[in-house]
Amino acid sequence: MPLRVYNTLKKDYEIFSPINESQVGIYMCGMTVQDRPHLGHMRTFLFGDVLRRYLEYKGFEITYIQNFTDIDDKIIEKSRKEGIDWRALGDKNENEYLESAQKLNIKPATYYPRATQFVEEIIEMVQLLIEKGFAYESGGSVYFEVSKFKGYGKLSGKNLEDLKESFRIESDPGKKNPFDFALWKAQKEGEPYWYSPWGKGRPGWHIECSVMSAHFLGQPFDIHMGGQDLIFPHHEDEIAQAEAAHNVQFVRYWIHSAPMLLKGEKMSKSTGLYFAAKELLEQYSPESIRLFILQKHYRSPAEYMQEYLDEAERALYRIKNFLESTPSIENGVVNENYVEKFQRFMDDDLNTPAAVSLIFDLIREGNQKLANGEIPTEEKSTLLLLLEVLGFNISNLSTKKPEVDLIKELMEVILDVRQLLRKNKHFQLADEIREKLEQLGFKIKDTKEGSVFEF
RNA sequence: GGCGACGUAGCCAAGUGGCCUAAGGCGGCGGUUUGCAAAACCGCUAUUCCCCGGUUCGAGUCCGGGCGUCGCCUCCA
Repeated sequence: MPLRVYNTLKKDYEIFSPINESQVGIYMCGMTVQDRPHLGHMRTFLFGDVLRRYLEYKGFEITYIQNFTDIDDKIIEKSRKEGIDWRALGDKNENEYLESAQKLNIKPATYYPRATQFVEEIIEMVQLLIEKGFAYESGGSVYFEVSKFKGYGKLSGKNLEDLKESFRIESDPGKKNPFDFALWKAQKEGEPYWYSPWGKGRPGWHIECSVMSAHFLGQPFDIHMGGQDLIFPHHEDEIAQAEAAHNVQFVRYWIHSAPMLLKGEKMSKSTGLYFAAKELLEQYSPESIRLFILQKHYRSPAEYMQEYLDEAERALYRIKNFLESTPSIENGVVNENYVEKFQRFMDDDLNTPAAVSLIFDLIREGNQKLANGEIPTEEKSTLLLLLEVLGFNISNLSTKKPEVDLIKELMEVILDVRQLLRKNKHFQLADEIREKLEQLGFKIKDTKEGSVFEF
């Protein structure tokens, strides 16, 4: 069965068919590392992870590129304000992203290119655009001349006339047209810089993605993903420069995920309205966050409230409970009926909420079998397959604590009881417990502060 | 102002012309289990899909209008 996805470029569903038969290139527009990753980012990247896993499940080999844009106005501004080096700021946020992604069981990208590693190639591309007449230099900066690229607006559905009317921001005096965008920015006093044919400066936003995606995946490549908020201007501009420079289509399928909302507003770094991924992961299990996100379709804006994660946590508990109440199995036979439904839902523009509903259907059927004294091996092995493809970390889906923790907690209980016995002068029983524990290898010491043990 | 998305049970949320007398989760209610509880499990929980018209043999699903919410229009995942 073919996968059908919504392609922003066509504003319609399309059957996905990659350039190469068995190999798919995906470019996920990653973070500009000016700030900490929040739940909204995680929604986008977690969805990318599910698309990737599903394509892998369907037998494709995936090259997955996710960039870090590590030089830009905001990074410079913010590092100044915080009084730290711009590279240190970027590294910090990048690491925080990587740690959160790992906890969320998001598969690592094949490569994580950074803008600053591609300055040479960026300069080459800017030169090419000048040579081809699509870009011009002005005061040490280089701008892409939007009116020269006739397809401008094809992704976002905007046209230059409409844009002119809606123009709200004061234009840079060096630009011919207010919508011309910087390919290269001249250095201002005290800013980081690289040498270029136009003097000291740094890459503009947008150009790094065109360069790095083509570097790893070629042009055209299959899938470019990111948040809907990147459609304009970021992705529109990527298309313009890439297609102007190389004269071939840039990307075949553009897949955009909807924003995470908080109190009815988009969760955003700039408004300060966001929940950092790191803190959320300290409060909630990664699987409950994944479940919460997958229970909504990726193209619908999703409101965030703490109680939604509480709900997901409770729902997750049902999954854990079922997995634990059934014997472990290996290579069990799966229920083809369920697998077929699962594929049908996922093939329909990644309908993860429908796919997740199958998880609970399986659990209900499995529990019914358990109640009748049967062992639901088929339900369990099917469930494990679905959980795997949806990216749940199966080994985390256990309510069982690590044994070390468990032993400590058990000992605490035993020692508390024993303390009570000693207090009430039941020394014989207390001593007996101590001896029995010693036989098991636990050495008990009764100190003034209470009892401690060694193992 | 321009472009776009959406409005389904108490809440979250699938469903895009007939298997919908509308999935799934949370909550609520009833039951099984239990010394009692908790937990767990099972069952029930929208005659109806924002409102008003229209198309059609047939509409939550298509079209027009209205009301409301949200996103984008060079900070953005």
